[in-house]
Formats: sequence, C-alpha cells, structure tokens
Amino acid sequence: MQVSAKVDYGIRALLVLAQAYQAGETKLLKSEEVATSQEIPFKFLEAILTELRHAGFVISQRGAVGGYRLSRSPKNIALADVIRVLDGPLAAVRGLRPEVVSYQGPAENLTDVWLAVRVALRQVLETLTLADILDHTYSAEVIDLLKRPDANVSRPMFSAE
Amino acid sequence: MQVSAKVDYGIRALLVLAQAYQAGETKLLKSEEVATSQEIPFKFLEAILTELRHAGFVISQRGAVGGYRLSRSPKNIALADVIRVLDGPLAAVRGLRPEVVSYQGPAENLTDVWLAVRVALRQVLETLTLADILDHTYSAEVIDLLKRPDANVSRPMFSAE
DNA sequence: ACTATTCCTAGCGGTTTACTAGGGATAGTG
DNA sequence: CACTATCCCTAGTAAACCGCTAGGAATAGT
Repeated sequence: MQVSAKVDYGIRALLVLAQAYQAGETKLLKSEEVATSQEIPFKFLEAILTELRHAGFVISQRGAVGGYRLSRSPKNIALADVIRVLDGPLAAVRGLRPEVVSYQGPAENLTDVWLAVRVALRQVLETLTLADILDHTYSAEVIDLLKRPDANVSRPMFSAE
Repeated sequence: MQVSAKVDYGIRALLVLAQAYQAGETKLLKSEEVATSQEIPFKFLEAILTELRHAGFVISQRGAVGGYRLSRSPKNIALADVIRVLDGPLAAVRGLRPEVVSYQGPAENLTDVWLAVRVALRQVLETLTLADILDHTYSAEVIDLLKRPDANVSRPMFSAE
C-alpha cells in the first residue's frame, strides 16, 4: 500500500481542522494557515480541500474572513472514507475490485488473498476516526497490532546475490 | 493498496511453478507455457521471471529444453517476500517507510496509523505461502478475516451531494 | 550446424503524480 | 462603493511510473 502525498496531506489537513473543532473554535481556518503549519504546498492543498469539500467532509466560506472547518464531529470521520475519496478503493488488483478478478488453475484461490488484504486494511482504517488519532484512543484491534514487537521495524527488501 | 499487474502476474506465475513442484515434476516449465496458461503477456512475464530469478525464487535453464522451476518448496515462499521484490515495501508514505516520516502538531499520532496498516498487511501476507494458496490451508487469522460477512462486499466510494 | 529457449538492453506510449499559474467569484471592511 | 482577502475554477506541466514490446545475443540440447 502506497500512501500518496495527496492522502497524507489531506488527512493532516483534516486533523488540523479536527483539532480546532474539538477546541470549540468558531472561527474558520485559512488554507494558508493549514498549509504552513503542516508544510504542505499551498496550491496543492487548495485542490485537496476542494475535493474534501465536494465529499462533504469540510465546509468552506469565501471572502475576507473565509476559511474551512469540519462539517461534522471528527468522531464521525473514518480514515477509510477519506482515503477512498482522495485515492479510490482501499484495495484493487490491476485496477479492479478484488471480487471482480477471476483466476484460473493454480491461481484460483488468489482471490481469497486479496479479499483478506482488503478486510485487514478495513479493520484498521474503517474503525479509526480523526478524533481517535487526535486523542490517541485506538480500538483494541489497533492496539494489538501496534503492540507487536516488530511493528516499528522495517523488513529488508531482500535481493539475493 | 494497489496490487500492480506485475505483482499479480508474478504471483500467478509462481503458483504455476509451485503446482509443478508439488506434483514432483522434474521437467522445467517454459515461460511461454506459463504465459498462455495464465494469459499473461509473454514478454512482460519474461521480465518478471528475470526479477524473480535475481531474487532467488526461481531457477532457470537456457537452451532447447530450458525453462523455470521453483528454487525451494512453495511452503517457504511467503507472499510478502514476493511483493517486496516486485513492488517494494508493503507500506510506504510518500515513498518513505512509515517509521521515517515525522509529523507535527495534531498529526503527530499519524505514524501509528501507518504502522498499524503495515502490521495488518504483514499479518496476512507474511504468513501466507504459495503452498497455502494452492492447498487452501490458510492460517487461523486469515480464516477469521475471510469469515467476516462483508469480506466480499465492496464499499461505495461515497461522493456526497 | 540447427533449433529452442533464456537473457539482456533498450525503448515507448499512455497515465498518474505532485504540483503551479492565473484569474474569477464572493464576502466582509473602511 | 471601492478595496482586499479569501476561496474557487480551469488549465497546464515536468517528471516519474506502468504496462508492455522489440530485437537480438548467449546457451544448451540434438
């Protein structure tokens, strides 16, 4: 799974807005504020915020005191939804949904693998909300995953010879 | 997670070779046989098999009766290793390993999310071997994932308004 | 010698990614 | 009512990547 810059920036921007939301701030945040505080290219962020607005995650206002705010509580925005909007389906095989691709002969069971991958991703991304990330309140499942001793160890890419 | 054509083809090719291996066949399989039986573009498959050979998964022989075979038992080839060789790390954020990227302010905990995603992927792909897929002998964890009622249901991409 | 295969280098058209430029629409402020 | 600050929209773009192909050299059996 390659997390694109777009998704990374988008989620970070939403987290900034989520923090303001939780703090009860009424005033809107300008895209420039978000961009500089998170070191996101300004014009790129503008485009991303537009997509997030089209998807209904944020509400904007134009004009001199304009800006952005979350459309609803960060508790009700799951990461999976954000990623799907910005990047498409969580799991795809050659551009197709896992359950659509069909395999012949010894590859027949391969569909199961991609289905399992998708479920595994969902277990993490569907349960986690913006509020969870801010407040460090992860589900038991996610905590279990992070408890694994090798969670923060990268595996070699292993090119023999 | 986008499964690329390269990974899809590569794994299917390995499954074909794995089946021959398990059947105890001594003769080598030609890349053309594999390509046609799995409907993989021939020249593309050749390139992929070369990578798999460099990584030590397959052994080749040239000449009139040449071909390919697995270098070791399909029980000892995990999907995760194949994917890393053909496509790079299982999880990356803007091209970087999850534990390398650093976040500021409200995004601080985002690292945890990507780590959890990576562990979740590993749980599936690190345990599954080529033999498991052929024989339909999945680990308990994977079986649990596939048991979920919505495993084979795709989620809407949800554009509001 | 002949033939069938792998192996190697090179390339290529289309798509995507990560941005940028420029200006129009809108909403407050003096 | 001008002025200014913001969002909004269309366009474009350089570079990388993806999926795949061509052509021939090296090798091994017959």
